[in-house]
Amino acid sequence: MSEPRPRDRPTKGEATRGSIIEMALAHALEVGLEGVSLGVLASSLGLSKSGLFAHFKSKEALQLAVLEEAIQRFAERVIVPALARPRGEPRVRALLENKLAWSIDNGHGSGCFFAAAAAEYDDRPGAIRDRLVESEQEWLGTIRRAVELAIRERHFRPTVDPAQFAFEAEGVGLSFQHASKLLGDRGAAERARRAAERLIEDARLPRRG
Amino acid sequence: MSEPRPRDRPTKGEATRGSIIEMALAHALEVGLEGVSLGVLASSLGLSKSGLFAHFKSKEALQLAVLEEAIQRFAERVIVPALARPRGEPRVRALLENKLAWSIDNGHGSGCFFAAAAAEYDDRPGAIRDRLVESEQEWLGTIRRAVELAIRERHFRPTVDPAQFAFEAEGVGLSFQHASKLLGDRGAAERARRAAERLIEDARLPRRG
Amino acid sequence: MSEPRPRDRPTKGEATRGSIIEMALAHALEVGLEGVSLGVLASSLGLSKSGLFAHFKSKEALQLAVLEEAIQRFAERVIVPALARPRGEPRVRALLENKLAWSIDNGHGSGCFFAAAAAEYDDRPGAIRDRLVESEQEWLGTIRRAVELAIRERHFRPTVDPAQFAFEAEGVGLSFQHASKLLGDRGAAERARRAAERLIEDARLPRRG
Amino acid sequence: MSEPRPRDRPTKGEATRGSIIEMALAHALEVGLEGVSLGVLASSLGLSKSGLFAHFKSKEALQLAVLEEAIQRFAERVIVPALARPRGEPRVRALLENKLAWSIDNGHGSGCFFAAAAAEYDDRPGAIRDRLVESEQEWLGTIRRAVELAIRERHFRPTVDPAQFAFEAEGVGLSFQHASKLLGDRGAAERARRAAERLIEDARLPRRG
DNA sequence: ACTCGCGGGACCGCCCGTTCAT
DNA sequence: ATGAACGGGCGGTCCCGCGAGT
Repeated sequence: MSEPRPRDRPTKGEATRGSIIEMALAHALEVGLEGVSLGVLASSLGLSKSGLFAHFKSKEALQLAVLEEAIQRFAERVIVPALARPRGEPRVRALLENKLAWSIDNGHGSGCFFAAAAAEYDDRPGAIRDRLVESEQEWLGTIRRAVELAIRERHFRPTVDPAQFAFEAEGVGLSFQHASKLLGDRGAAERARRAAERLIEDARLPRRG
Repeated sequence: MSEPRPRDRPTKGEATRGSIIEMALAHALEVGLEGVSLGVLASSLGLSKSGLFAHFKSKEALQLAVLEEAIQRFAERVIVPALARPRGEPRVRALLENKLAWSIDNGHGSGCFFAAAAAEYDDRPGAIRDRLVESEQEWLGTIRRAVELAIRERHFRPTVDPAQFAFEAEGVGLSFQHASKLLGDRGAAERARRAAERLIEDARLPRRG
Repeated sequence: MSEPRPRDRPTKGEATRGSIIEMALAHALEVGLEGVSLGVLASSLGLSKSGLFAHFKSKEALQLAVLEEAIQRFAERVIVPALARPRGEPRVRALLENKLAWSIDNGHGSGCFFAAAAAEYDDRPGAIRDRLVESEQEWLGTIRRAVELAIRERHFRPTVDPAQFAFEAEGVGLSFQHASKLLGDRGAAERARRAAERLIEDARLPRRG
Repeated sequence: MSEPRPRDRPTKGEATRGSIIEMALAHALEVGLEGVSLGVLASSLGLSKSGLFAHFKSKEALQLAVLEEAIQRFAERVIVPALARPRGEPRVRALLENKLAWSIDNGHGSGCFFAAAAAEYDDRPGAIRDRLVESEQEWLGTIRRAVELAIRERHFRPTVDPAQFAFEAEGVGLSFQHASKLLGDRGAAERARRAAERLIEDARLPRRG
């Protein structure tokens, strides 16, 4: 009687699971990953609390799934397009620009999911924090590698410290979040761009003379 | 028989209130200002919940008192000593150094209270956020004014944008918090110092004959 | 193995909800509708507070449900049987008698739920009071209409004021409650009957040739 | 140094006590005698909760004092002036009129303190209820005696039942409270007057033939 | 296999009446 | 008459799990 499920089409359960995660991500962007309430989440999805809960064995598992989803999207929107750029300064620049664009528009408003999560979990041990740390270090590694390539390509000075570069690049993003979300500074994006520019400019190998 | 209370020594109530705020501040550094629970706080002070509550008419009032205390301490430990330094580059440098020292040691561990609070309240309107914004803007203003003086003293180039300087200085602090608390990077302080150094160096007027 | 639920038999949840309302009504008759405590109510039903609470989104909603239940029962026990009586004096008399019977036996003791609620909410604005006023006015309207019919049927004098009649009829009920519940007067019901009798007698059109 | 207190002038403590009772009575008229909160009461008097509490050994004692004060005022405003009227119908009429006036204006708004308290305590055993019952019965006795005198004075028919008369008189007052406070009926006072008139008229000995 | 109805237990911020030393 | 503290209770929300229904 029942239609056989075509290959690669998600089952109903998987689809529901996906929409739960999507909605949870949206909630997390407003109230934090820890602030997501199963009850509120369920009712905003039109299903019962226990029905929602059954998809995840615990709240933490849901949070981890949300985090995974965010990591996935970050890779798609920020990293992959940048890796398509030519190695060296253009790729570094693309990483910073894409990251800023990600911070400006997270799909449900403004603000970077990871910046918020980092502050939330920096003193809260557990699986979520562990995964978050892992993904952050992966991101920093991506920047470092791009900077190393830029040095090798003779776009950046050989004295540039890739890890220091990554540290300061993170600072730009975090300060953007701070200025734009907390202080409501409309010019924050422009400031972030100028800060990124200074970062790159300082690292550049002077072309001649 | 009973000792008269010496002038200027806090009454018992004031002392209790002070110790509540102190403890609340310690809790807030671990679980966030919103995460402070009156019950937990009370029992960690050996008080009854209602006994504690009586000192503040609401949880929000307690949170505001904690915030006020942190603002006060920040002024004492960061701003006042810096203003004692000669105007110009030394004062700017002192502001950044003191701020970093404050972030490294908050009295109960590591991490800057305001950086954590900023992330917590950047999407949570109310009196606490308002006060936080106010104090943040005051701090940014302090940096800006110090930079302006450094320009006037001919320590910094006249083309330096004080607001941009403050934006990037905030980034350094936030990235330090990120690297040190979340990622456990032991070299974060050194990175922050180098970032601050680059910030100042780029602003310096090259000394020429 | 498991019995399928017969049509039109309440589900378990509906049954629980019903028993909560019933118990709440019983409590309200003793301590007032506002005096009903969710905790006490839950434990007297062998439920957890949250289990009980889940059936109603707020205490006020529970109170409204209780009020609605009382209104329903009043209609069934007082109004419907009276409307089955022939119009005119018999119907008026039935209304007063049924109301008195309702006041004497409310299902959990003596006393009229509405008389108690009226006193409780006459200075407490809100949805409950609004609904209570609405139901009271409906009841007064029922009396007025029955009196008007009695006039039209030439059972009552045409000079009788239906609203005044209703006002005094209410007084009889309230005084019964007063005498019987507060003062413990065992003869209160008899006094109420005589008062109602005088009310009707005074309204009667003297039968003359 | 200290002025000797003149005889018969209340001490400061007694004056405070009096003002507490007065304020408590005002509160009770709005939220019920049980609804009076020591904290709210204290702050609306500008003194500390414990300072207030010290005047009464318990909340119940305060409530009893408030009740006593109301009884006292009722005697002064309702009973005493009526007893000054000539015995018979005039005195009965004065009793009903004064009681209605008392119900219309209780000094802080509209509504009869005793009617409200009666509903509040009709299912709440204790000293307050006992005193309330006592005072209510005294009041009913006052009406009964006035009616008996009216019979003896040949103003009322000898077949009039004084207790029944009192019962119905109470009903008039209670219905007034009901209509005026709960239903907001502006014509309630007039209805009450007409009801009282009918009560007296029905009891009157026809003057002649 | 999935979803729901129903319920539990812990905890939340808040407010109550009360006590005691000062 | 006060300030400080207490114990208990309030309505409300949280995450979670059992048993049954489709």
